[in-house]
Amino acid sequence: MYAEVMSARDQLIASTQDLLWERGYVGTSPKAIQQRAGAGQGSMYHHFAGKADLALAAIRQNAADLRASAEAAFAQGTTAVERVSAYLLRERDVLRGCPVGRLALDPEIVANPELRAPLEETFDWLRGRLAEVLAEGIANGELPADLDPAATATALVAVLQGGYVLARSSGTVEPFDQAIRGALALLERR
Amino acid sequence: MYAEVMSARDQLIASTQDLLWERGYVGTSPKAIQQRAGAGQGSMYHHFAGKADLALAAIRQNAADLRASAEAAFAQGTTAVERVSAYLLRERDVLRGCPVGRLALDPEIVANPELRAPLEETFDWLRGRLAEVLAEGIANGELPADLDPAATATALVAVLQGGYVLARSSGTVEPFDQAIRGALALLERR
DNA sequence: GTCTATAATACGATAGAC
DNA sequence: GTCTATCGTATTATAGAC
Repeated sequence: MYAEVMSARDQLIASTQDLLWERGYVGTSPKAIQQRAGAGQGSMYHHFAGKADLALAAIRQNAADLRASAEAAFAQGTTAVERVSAYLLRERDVLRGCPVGRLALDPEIVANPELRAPLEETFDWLRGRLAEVLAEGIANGELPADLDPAATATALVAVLQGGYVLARSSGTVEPFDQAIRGALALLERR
Repeated sequence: MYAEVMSARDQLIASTQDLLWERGYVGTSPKAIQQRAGAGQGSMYHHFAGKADLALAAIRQNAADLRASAEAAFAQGTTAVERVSAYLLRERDVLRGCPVGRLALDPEIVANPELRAPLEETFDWLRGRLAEVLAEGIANGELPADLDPAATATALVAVLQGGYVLARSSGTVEPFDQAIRGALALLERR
């Protein structure tokens, strides 16, 4: 993906992805998007119907990117705990937060079913994928039989999303790391 | 606290608390605050230096309110697990999210040390308070000796904050409840 | 496809009357 | 203390030329 060969349309989507991540939907203006993309208003309104339409394309791309990188992490390790750990401990720009989860706090995203749908689908997929890995661990005796895969998976995803909140509140990565460590310790010793 | 006897100043703070919770700092305009408070611009700029000054008063009040209601929950129950559960399971307006954690995703809050400070203090206090309760449980043999109280406490606070994110993404309370259930199951069976 | 011009409204704040 | 008037800028588009 070379910036020089990206079409104006793709540049606009990429810039919107960045700005939604950084400032959310409410805090992102079409003007800021255009400036970052190096495109004018005419270009933007030619390719997209407006702010919401462009945001939809960017959110879908953010969701697809997250899914791809999560899938890559799950492929690492052999045991269930190793694969879960690989996902939880993978490199992240913690203080930047999650590009998808971040949008769940935005009132105009949540109020718009079309804009919210990619968030719901992404987290449903992630929780399901993690639950599968945990279920494998239960099936082969690595994890206890009374562990609820779905509830545990949801708790682990929540630890991640909440870890971002605590890290940004404190201005450091420390609470994020501690939350992950605490959650993994609870899981591993069961 | 009767609305009829609240001063214009207190009305402005209360309205700002609501709007920050709902729309964040970036998404909240002085005009909206004034309208909700039933106060004019003159009144607002008489009592506060500007948007940031008013937001600081509202954020501090949000933090104080959260702390008070958390302390009330911790007072319930006798065993450590009961007290932790009482806090995690207390009634919440889940789809509204956390009035304090919500602000951690706002770029202008995080960029302003004065506005971020109440967030950091609130979560430091909450993690410490939870860690104390867990440490008591370890001391009296209710919880295993190898449990790290601080890391576990941070993980539990993260589950809450992340639960809000998942609930708002899905449009239902279900993922929040499931995350809490999953986390408590991991803690109780250790 | 992209440009510039224009529009109606909102933002965040200040000024000065009352 | 609160009011209205005003300010300069930003927002989210639309219109029409190129």
